[in-house]
Amino acid sequence: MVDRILDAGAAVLAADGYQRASTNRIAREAGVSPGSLYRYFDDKDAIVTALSHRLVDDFSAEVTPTLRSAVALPRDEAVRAVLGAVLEALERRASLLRAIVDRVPGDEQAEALQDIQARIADVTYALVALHGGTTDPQRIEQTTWMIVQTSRHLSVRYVLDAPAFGRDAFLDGMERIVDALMPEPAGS
Amino acid sequence: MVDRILDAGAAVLAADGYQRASTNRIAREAGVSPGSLYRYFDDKDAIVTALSHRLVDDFSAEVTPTLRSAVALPRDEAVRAVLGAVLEALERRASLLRAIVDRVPGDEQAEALQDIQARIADVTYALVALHGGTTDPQRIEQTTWMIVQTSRHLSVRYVLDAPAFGRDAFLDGMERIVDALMPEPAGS
Amino acid sequence: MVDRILDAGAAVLAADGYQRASTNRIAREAGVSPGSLYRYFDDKDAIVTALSHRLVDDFSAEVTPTLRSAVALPRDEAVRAVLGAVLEALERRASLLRAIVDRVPGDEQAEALQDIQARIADVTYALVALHGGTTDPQRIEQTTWMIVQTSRHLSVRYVLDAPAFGRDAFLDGMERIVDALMPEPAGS
Amino acid sequence: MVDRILDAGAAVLAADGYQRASTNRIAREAGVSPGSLYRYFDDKDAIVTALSHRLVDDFSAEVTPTLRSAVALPRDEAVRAVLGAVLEALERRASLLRAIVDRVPGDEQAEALQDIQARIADVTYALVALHGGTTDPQRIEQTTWMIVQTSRHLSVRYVLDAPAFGRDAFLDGMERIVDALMPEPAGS
DNA sequence: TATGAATGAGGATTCATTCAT
DNA sequence: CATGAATGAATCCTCATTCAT
Repeated sequence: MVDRILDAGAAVLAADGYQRASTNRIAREAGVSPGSLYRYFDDKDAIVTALSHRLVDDFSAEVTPTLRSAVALPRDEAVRAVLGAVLEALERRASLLRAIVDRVPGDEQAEALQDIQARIADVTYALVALHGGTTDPQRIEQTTWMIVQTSRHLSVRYVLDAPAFGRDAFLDGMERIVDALMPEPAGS
Repeated sequence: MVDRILDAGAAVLAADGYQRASTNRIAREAGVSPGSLYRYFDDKDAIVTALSHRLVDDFSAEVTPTLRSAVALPRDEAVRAVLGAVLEALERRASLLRAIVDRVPGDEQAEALQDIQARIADVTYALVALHGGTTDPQRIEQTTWMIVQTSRHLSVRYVLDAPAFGRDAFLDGMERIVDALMPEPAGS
Repeated sequence: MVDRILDAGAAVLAADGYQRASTNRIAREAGVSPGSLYRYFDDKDAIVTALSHRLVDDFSAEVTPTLRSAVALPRDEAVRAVLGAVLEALERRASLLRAIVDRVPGDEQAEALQDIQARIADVTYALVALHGGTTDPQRIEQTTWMIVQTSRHLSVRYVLDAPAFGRDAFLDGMERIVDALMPEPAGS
Repeated sequence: MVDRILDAGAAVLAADGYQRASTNRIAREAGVSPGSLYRYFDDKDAIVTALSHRLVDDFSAEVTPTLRSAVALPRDEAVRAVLGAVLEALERRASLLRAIVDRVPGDEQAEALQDIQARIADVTYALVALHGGTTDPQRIEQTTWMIVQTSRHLSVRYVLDAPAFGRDAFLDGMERIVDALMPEPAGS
């Protein structure tokens, strides 16, 4: 039932945008009464938040195995494997992704995604600490920030804007950026 | 008067977000009657659009001289000069920037900024063609896209999120990314 | 509920006229929330249209039996019976009639009553063809038009303006007009 | 200047209807500032009223000569001459007539036309007293009312609805109605 | 628990009218 | 006198939310 509502929410959000997406329309689309919506969600915003969480959660579920297995790979392959998996997972969710990223104001997105953002940053921090060729915490912090920001933004925009060049070219570019920010230490 | 309304619009947008920013509230904040709003703007959206244009226009005005004089500098200095100027100009407009970037849904921003986006892309394309070490149009296109996306997003987020590291460190990172995407040709 | 709204609509229309009759006022008068109005009517205009239809529909319901039984009567009695019934039915609805006829601009009335107008004209056309002493379609058309216009206007004005002479005198006059327009054929 | 405003008022009324005809639009159409409107008219309604009066006044001016000369004619010719002149005068003002009759609620029209109505009724009363074959005041009153209502309504509708039959046929019908209501006395 | 009719505060927008220039 | 920018009350309508059934 929650899922039915969220599916409807995603559809309506994608179609009408955040402000024109009415709870009544979502309810109708879900084949549920408006009253029932409020048994499962406190708020209209709660639906959007839940939607974001669902996006993030099953995105994570899909990407995690690759992430785990990537640590065993040589660095270059690892980067490429992770970025490729991320891109694929995003593409599979393009419509929901657009509904949230393009239709919801940035600060509401940020609020809804706060915890996942933190988790991603943590993992990245660890990777940078491991591979980034520095032990200065401030330096690691900065590199983490830049990598997270860049890769998230570029991946999302690549999927949503579908620019006129292939995925390999895009991955090349991404890889180059990561390399530049996190220079492979001599003995790696 | 237009300015008074826009100032109020920025303030209310920053405080309440796009959807909760009512035209009546903007009018009150501006010390103007609700009717007067509509002498100067067709629409609530027109206010946001105008706000975006104002941001872009005087941002451009501030940055353009540096941009012009940068062509005479050696490449590294040029990149740094431009990025530095951009950052400063953005910082001076942090509050309006936040009102628009964090409070207005992405697709409405995009709509409002369509023309300026194109202009920025054009200039960058020219620079990449000149300095990017390639003549393949597809390659230039791609590099342009990645540089525009990355630098815009990172600059804006750096200003708005004020992460805990200095501007020099940030500029270093940016420079590294640009270098990685647009490798300095041998004889440059 | 629909009826409660329509009753209130009639009252407010009668009191304030078409343009000053606000939907909020109608709602308040009906003891209903403004939002509920829009569950039952698309539009402010839809209320007026529905009001017109209600008037016409139960006016028809009241008059139809007399109309049906009138065909069996000798012509003079038939005309009188019909006109008398119409007058009575109109009088019983004087206040709603006034709300619509005197308070709504003519073209909006016409729009709302388009279909009933056509039906009345059809019936009258048939009667004229039967009793009017001519088979020339153009002639029948003309006679129909004049009878419909005259009898409708006079009946309505008689009820609404209540001129200082009795119903019998009025019916005499009406009968004379009908006779003049639709001369009793010799063998009738 | 008053005329310019009234012309504009007529145009806007005809085009947009009573409620959507804004004073600002009338002013613009008249090439006059909104403020100036209020130097010449107290009110939006005052414009409509003045418009009605102007219609009536120059309609009267046009019809009066025929009316005066008609008394010398034999009765049948007189009736036809008057009705013909009225019809022509109405036709020449069809657009303003429509603007007022179809666009302004009935009771506001009545209010605006109160005095002219009275004058027409007076003249008709005199004619009926002279030619109507009765001296009973009540009878004369009634006949006057019916003739005024019928001829006014039919003439106006004939002009505005332009039904598919010629003016001669229409005048025949009207004449028959007048005859029926005001039977030619034996010695006339 | 589900329903969906009802709510009513709030929103964007209009426009008759005024008044300082 | 004319202007027209400014006004602000009022309008129609929406929609997140509630609650009796």
